[in-house]
Amino acid sequence: MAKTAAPVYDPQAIEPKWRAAWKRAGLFKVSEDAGKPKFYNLVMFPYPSGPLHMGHFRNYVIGDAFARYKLMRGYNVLNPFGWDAFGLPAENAAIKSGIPPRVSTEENIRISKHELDLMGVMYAWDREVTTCNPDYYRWTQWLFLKLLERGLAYKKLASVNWCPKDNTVLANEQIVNGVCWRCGTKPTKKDLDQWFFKITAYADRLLDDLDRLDRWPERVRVMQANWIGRSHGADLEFPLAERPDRITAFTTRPDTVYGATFMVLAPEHPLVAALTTDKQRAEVTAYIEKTRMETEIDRLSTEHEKTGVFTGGYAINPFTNERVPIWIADYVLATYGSGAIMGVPGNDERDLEFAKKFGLPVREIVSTTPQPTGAVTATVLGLEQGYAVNSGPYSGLRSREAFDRIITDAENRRIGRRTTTYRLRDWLISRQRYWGVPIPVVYCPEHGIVPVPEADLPVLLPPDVEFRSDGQNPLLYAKEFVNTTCPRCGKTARRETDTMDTFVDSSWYFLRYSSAQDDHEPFSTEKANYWMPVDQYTGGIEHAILHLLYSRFVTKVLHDAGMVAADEPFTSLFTQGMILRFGRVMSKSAGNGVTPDEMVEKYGADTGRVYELFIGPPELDAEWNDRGVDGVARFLHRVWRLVVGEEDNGPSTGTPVSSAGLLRKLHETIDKVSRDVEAFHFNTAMAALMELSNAMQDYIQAGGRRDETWDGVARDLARLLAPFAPHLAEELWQRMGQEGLVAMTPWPTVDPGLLRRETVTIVVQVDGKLRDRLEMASGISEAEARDQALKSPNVRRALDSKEPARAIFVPDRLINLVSR
RNA sequence: GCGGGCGUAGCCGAACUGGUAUAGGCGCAUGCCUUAGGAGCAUGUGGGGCAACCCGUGGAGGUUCGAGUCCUCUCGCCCGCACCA
Repeated sequence: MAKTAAPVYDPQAIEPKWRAAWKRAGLFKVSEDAGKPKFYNLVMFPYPSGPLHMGHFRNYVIGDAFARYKLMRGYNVLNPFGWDAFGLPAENAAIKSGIPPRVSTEENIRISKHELDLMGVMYAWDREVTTCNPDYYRWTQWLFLKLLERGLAYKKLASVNWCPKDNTVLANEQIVNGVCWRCGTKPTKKDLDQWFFKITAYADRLLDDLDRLDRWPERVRVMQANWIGRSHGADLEFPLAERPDRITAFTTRPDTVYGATFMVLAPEHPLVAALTTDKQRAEVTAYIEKTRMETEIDRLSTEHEKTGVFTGGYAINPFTNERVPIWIADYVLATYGSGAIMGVPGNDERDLEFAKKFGLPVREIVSTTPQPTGAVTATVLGLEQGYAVNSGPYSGLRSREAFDRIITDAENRRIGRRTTTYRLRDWLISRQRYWGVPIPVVYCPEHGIVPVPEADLPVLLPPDVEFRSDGQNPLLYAKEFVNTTCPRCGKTARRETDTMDTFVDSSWYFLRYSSAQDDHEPFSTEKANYWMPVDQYTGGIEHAILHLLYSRFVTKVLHDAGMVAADEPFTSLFTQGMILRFGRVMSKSAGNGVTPDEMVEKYGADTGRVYELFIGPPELDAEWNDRGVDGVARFLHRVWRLVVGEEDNGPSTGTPVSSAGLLRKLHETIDKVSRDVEAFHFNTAMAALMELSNAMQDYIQAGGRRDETWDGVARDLARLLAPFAPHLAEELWQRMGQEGLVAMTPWPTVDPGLLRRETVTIVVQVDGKLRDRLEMASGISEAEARDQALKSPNVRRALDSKEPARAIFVPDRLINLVSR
């Protein structure tokens, strides 16, 4: 049989053409349009670190596919991109190579942009945002001034985490597993005068509003809730036995105060020096010295055995009036609560361990019954579990009741109050580095800290600075930069040389996209209110706390300032898993990356895209498999041959498919793919498309012709493929003689009438066990189904001539005959 | 330790509210076509059994006509937090 010389699928030949066509058509060029539902689709913008690999692309492919899908569904889709372009790697590279950060950053952006384009990932590039450009960071400085104005930015001397490798301080959130999130170095402590954002002022709202984020992954919400770590309890005051001072101890269990047989202060507590007796002084001083040398990790390790020293001082337990010894120990943190605790070994594991080690008295003050059991167990009883015992007038009360009454009594006696504490600390934003946003303040000998007036922004980062190999901030030596005048009095003043944490840059970029080219304001409230909140945000789980918490905070601040109506930035969050290869995360340093250039050269961009969607559930890590890529390439080649290929595909051996059956398969596929994409189940959506193409192949091979039905199915297949394999879809669309871009045609709709079947397979069970499958008319009644089922030899054998006592009937699915 | 999640073919993984377990892909086997093929196409592919059937979703119980799905216990793995009073 003569075969038509049909063209072969040649991705490299067709792909560039369609990218140019999308650009000409302005695929994602949008403006505010009240006539259409808006959809703000966002992927986390990257730090431009150079060439991308297919591991990075999982995020972009998902985002691009989703944006294209929403576009076809008729939404006004905002789909922007940008660069989180300030940061240490560029500066460290400058120290090594002498290439200025701006130069290497711009080069990296150029490369990354080319690769995104190569993969057919399209954005509203007219809204591109680059955080290291003055037209962006000017507004980051504006944001700083806004926080300053609202009393949410302040400077204080603090013992901060210092990364000796990166030569800068770290926020609490930026210490991951006890080491620097960036370089893995153990941080040390330093006392420095630093800028903070008062995120703790928003702790309650950041915690409570998590409940509204019902389209966020549960684990991210849990992580944020734990991070904020709100505890309800009381501050109780313990007067010192020998001095007029008092020690405030925060406790979540004021109901156990009758068991407070000692007190423990953090070694850094201000009263330690005063209450240490001469006899104990040497020992106490030595202990303080020792803890000072310890790193945070050593100190916080659970394995760490309890240590501590008696100060020689005593306090009075205000409820028992007993003298209780005051110790210092490193398990009490100066930075949490009041830096002092009441030691209740009777209902606290840590205190019990401490008491055992140092022979301090242990008293039973919580029991499972209203009466003491006479024994102290290591089990801690929760507030809702026990009764207060051996607790004076409170004995016999439920713990919760005792909790409330003791607080009330403490308040009346003015020795305590109900309090809430948080694990969350204020956000330390100062960085002693060059490649970041200069903090826009000036130090005047007369006026102290003076903010740079808004009109004078941006405070420009000087381009020509000397990068020193000792890692010192080059701004310290940039005389032109440092030496300035006071905006208030005009006298000689010194400019702040710290720059901002790059997480400040990324805490508001999603607002800037709404007004990326605006040079009068950071963003237009009107435009931001049209687009915000982000409807779908997609990115890596590594930002579960840092970036997402900061962004929520900044959004709430700007909401309070009346600048944006949204008070949560991201309605729906999706965190995709990482791509592994040879068992390790794909990365430049591991040398296991597959580059987009390799992919495009060998298979074409569409194969790479579909493979990344098909590789597995997008929220889970997935192992890259070169054979799997081959399988996807086969699928796309098959689609090509079906639509563009020769009439005759071989002998009629396939499973027969009727044209009604083919149409039904099409509509089942439309239904499945639509629902899967909405739910981010891209892997099963790809599987459904493969099934459709398999059915189409069966149809042709069983003698089906390329008739009108076929053409309709092929057209819809092109539309269904358009978000995922966009180049191939366009080429097929054009070759089928269709006008315009398939990317801009409507998504196919399901015709429920075509989903209906004439007959259905009814599963016949006897006593719950599968005995037969019978084709029956759809919508068959229970009685008829039962009659037919009873005719089945398999069923009769299983029933063993018994009459079924009853039947369970699930229409169009199953009949279960129960013989008992 | 606390919190979140997960255990399904040789491998990656499907299975909406309990209702045909294993869709789709990889791999493998056989065949077709090829000078050739890490190409293409077709068929098959959980285990046992000649068969009727039996067994099978980490393990053990339970609820139910019916459990991968719900409940209890248990084992293993991953992630987060980790002396936060």
